[in-house]
Amino acid sequence: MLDAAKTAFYINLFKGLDPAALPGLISATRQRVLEPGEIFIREGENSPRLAYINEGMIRCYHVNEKGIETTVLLRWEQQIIASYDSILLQQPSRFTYHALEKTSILEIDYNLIQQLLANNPAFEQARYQFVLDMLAQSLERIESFVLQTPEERYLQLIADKPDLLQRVPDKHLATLLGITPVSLSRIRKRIITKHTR
Amino acid sequence: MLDAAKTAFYINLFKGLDPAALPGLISATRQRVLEPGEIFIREGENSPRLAYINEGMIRCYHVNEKGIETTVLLRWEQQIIASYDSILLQQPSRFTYHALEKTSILEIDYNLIQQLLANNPAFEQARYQFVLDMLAQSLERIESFVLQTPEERYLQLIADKPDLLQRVPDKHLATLLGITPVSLSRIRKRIITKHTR
DNA sequence: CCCGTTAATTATCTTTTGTTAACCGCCCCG
DNA sequence: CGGGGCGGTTAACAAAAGATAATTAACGGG
Repeated sequence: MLDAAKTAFYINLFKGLDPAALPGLISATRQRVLEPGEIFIREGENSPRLAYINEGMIRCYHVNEKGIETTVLLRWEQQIIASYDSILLQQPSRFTYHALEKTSILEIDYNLIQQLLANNPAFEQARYQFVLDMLAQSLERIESFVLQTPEERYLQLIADKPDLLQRVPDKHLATLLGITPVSLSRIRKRIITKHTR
Repeated sequence: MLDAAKTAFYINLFKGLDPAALPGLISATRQRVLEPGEIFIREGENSPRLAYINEGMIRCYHVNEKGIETTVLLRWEQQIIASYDSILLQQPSRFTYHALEKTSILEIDYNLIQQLLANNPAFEQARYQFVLDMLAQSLERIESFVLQTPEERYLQLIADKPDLLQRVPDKHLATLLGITPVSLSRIRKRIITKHTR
């Protein structure tokens, strides 16, 4: 049952994957459930772990010298989460990643997956495509900061993923958008009065 | 002389490249010089061209319905430039890319390079690494929008690439930072008075 | 050498956001 | 059932940014 989920995951992720690689991957993949608030990667850790989110949501946030928390990234079901400090920059994470809800993940060591799938064409392809997708998403977010107002960014965010409103406190959405919770509250008010007028 | 430059470029870019692939690549690569203001990719084009900038600078900008120009990206010597709409999203470019200075580039069709280098392990590796770098850069820029004030972003930008001040009009830097030229002018003034006080 | 163009600064006013703190509602836990 | 804590809203004020326009500075071409 559990291994079936992992098998489906890998088959799906790497179409054309050499079946011989499967057992190694599966035994290296841990299924875990994070309780709300439980930490996936802590600031300062150098943890090249990669996780596929089956269900739930993980928030990546930064704490500055004054103790102010800023949400940098939100990831949810069917997405992959990892510390980009560790994996891209080989440095300790400047952020903490924790579950906002009860979150079920498939977890694997990034270096291990690289080893196991070295020279596997299906993997090369999938890995490349995956990073391309991440890049496209990132560029889109950069665009939103350059081209849109905070209000527009907010409307776009809830249009793209409406259940964020139910699942994530507004204060996290605010800092994700680059504004303060107070400001987001005012924006919400402005939107309502615009709509009902 | 010209082919030597191209050879050096490819050898450098794809360490371990199969030499047999070189002639095809070289003949597919065009060396071009863009005059200041000359357009590399025009809004609406679906042009999967990729260029390596030998010398000079290319600006990617967006024009909204009111005719307001916003700089989305600046790329300079030793960097690669392409329309991400065309290459990542297979759609016509929403942006125009043009040279700010006399700019010398090596230009090649993205699909062609993919064909020529299919199944070339050195290429897979280089391509992956390249996209990873782009992703790291993008994430860093997102961070700057979420974690920094416009003033901090400006100081960071000129610290990272000081000659932008001489090479790029402030108004382009302003919109790149997500603010208006007037606002950047005020920020510059604030910085000076802080410093001389 | 002056004119025209463009960029940058400055001024004025409006709007938005940040900051801080008060307040309210809600939920949980003792 | 009564605090406490937390999230969201609101208020009040300060700071910053946007919009618009006028002014100044820089520069190249006739």
